Amino acid sequence: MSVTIKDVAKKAGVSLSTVSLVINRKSHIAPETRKRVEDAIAELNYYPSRTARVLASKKTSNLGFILSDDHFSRAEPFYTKVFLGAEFEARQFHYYILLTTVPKNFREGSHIPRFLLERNVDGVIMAGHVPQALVDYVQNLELPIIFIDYSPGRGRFTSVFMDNEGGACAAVNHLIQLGHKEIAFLGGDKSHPSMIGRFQGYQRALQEHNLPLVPILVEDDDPETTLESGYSAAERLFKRGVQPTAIFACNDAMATGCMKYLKENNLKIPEDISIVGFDDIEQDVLLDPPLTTIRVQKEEMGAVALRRMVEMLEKKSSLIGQVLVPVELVVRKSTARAAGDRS
Amino acid sequence: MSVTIKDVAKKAGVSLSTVSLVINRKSHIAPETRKRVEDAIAELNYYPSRTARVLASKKTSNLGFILSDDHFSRAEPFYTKVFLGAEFEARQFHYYILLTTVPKNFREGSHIPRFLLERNVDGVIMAGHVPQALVDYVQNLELPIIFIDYSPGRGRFTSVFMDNEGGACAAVNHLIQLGHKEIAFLGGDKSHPSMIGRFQGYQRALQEHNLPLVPILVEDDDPETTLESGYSAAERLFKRGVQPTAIFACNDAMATGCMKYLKENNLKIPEDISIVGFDDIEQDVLLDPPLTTIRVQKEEMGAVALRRMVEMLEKKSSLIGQVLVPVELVVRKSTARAAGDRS
DNA sequence: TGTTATATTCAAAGCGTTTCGATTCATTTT
DNA sequence: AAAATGAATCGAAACGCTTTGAATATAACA
Repeated sequence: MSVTIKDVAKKAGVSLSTVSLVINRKSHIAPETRKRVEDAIAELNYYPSRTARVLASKKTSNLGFILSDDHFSRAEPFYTKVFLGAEFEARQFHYYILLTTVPKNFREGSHIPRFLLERNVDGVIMAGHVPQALVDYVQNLELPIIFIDYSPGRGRFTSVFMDNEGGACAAVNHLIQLGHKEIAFLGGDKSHPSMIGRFQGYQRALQEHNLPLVPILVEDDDPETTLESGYSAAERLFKRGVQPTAIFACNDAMATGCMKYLKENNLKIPEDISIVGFDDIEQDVLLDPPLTTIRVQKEEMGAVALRRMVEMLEKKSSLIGQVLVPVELVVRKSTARAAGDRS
Repeated sequence: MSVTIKDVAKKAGVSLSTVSLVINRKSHIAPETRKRVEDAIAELNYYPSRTARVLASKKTSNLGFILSDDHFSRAEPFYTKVFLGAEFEARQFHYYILLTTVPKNFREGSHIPRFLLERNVDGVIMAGHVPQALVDYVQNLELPIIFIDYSPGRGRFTSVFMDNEGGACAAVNHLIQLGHKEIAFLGGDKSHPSMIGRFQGYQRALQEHNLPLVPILVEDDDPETTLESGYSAAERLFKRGVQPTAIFACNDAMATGCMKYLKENNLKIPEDISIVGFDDIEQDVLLDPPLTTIRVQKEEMGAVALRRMVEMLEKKSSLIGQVLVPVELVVRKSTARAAGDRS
């Protein structure tokens, strides 16, 4: 078997508890004793067994990470990245992350993540839309919770969001600075908080530059925000006979669909029309031209959530509320100075 | 506190050990007793504490998953998918996966994954190229190991690979069936086992159809297999004055670069020339035309590795050797019947 | 009928830590 | 000088389970 605290104690000529006290830096230990113990530890190459520790201390140093399964199984790498961000950060703090998904039709009594049943986590991070029943269940367990990109209706929680409004505002500001004045908004899924935030950012940017919000330039009736809906939204927009010199699309998928429409209708990007998206998905650089967009730091969102969780756990400071992860404008080739602008 | 085995024992009017025996389906328990215990468990909503179990049974039911960090931090989602495949599969078997990365300059004495130090895993899965020193270290711990997409030089191990040769062969067969006879091979990084396998598949397909291997149609001198190297490889190929009607690129990145070159040189895909890649990366469908390719089931590779590991752990059957995860031809728009073929 | 095998249950000894209260001894304080 | 304080260490009791060997009861066998 591997070496235990007992061996260390024997070698150092002290009791078990003294070794434990040294390891955990508690109470007063004579410097000389501490040294003896530390030497013994080094010599024996001792490392405390996590399991025994957990059992005795009632802290697991594990964190649960829960996703609704439809967020995960689909090819969408957003939450995957968020998870990985949290996972990496967890290592800094000596936590492990246990990942699981729950079906979106979760009902109490079924499907309860095993790490909850086994009392194997100190807290839970939930990303994306998760079933309310699950939230309630975890709350009953009195485990701290952090949400990412979601916040349940009732209750006071800490949530980590990306700065949708700020990002949208930055995107539109970028266009304005390039001399654009007729800037269309291409959106969809108006019920989604992120989309709402992005539209607000669009509005704010216009407002800050005293540009009017022209309703006819806003096209956001589609319930989806996919490549296809981007194409058809662009179609509806231009069929109205408007002539924007720039478009802000509420995400890169829609931007891509929109670009397709523009090309098919012989509008040159960015010469005739500039376009900027939101998300910075990997395909963006492969587009022709590469898409200017707003980069969302997905990994950072996970990392931030993790740090908050550790804070709650260790410092017991449970400052509740939202935290916004900043986003960043990435300028590529799909935006250019407005035609006829001579500023 | 939550309910323990003690409570169950009391409620069922039996001893601790009896309850434990019922839970673990060991030895003979009178059906009537078993029922009483099971009822008590259900009534109290009891679930055994994992930690206590681990401590007592010396099985952690955790598995380590190790990646070299350069495989992970880069935007390449290959290993991410493999990991997720393993993670999902692990749940079926009631294992947890603990993920970690090691620096590629790993040396014993530093950076040892915590789950190894803490004796917190029953086995280790390693994906991609991992440092030999680490492999040695894990072996010393007498932990079972499974490799994914890698196999260390010395020692006998179980490794999970994708069927590179079979996939390449299928790709080229597809071209041959479309009537192509002059099929170029675009490769790179000849030291990589995967690339070697793919070239062998190319050869095999030609051979099986009695087509000659024309050296001048093989371009694989680049040490990389990137989009850029695909472009330059195509350039070198065509500068030789050859006229292939189809190209098999050893991965999608190179295929993409190659397509760029073809378009710039006014070769229509697939009318003038067909092209097929390997990997099925997500961008493929966005290409113009969408790329015919070989789909690698990354998640399945992780799942297979996991199942093998569980087998080793639970059935003690340690059949050693390679296992090939099959790949699959995905026909899209970049391949078409050869011009002038009338079969 | 006595013996042996088998089925069922249990008590107790771990597993490797943490933690709490107790003990000892050296200082201070009054 | 007695009492109180504080530092350093330790013993023992958890933590919640598994596992083993023994005990008891029952059935099968010769």
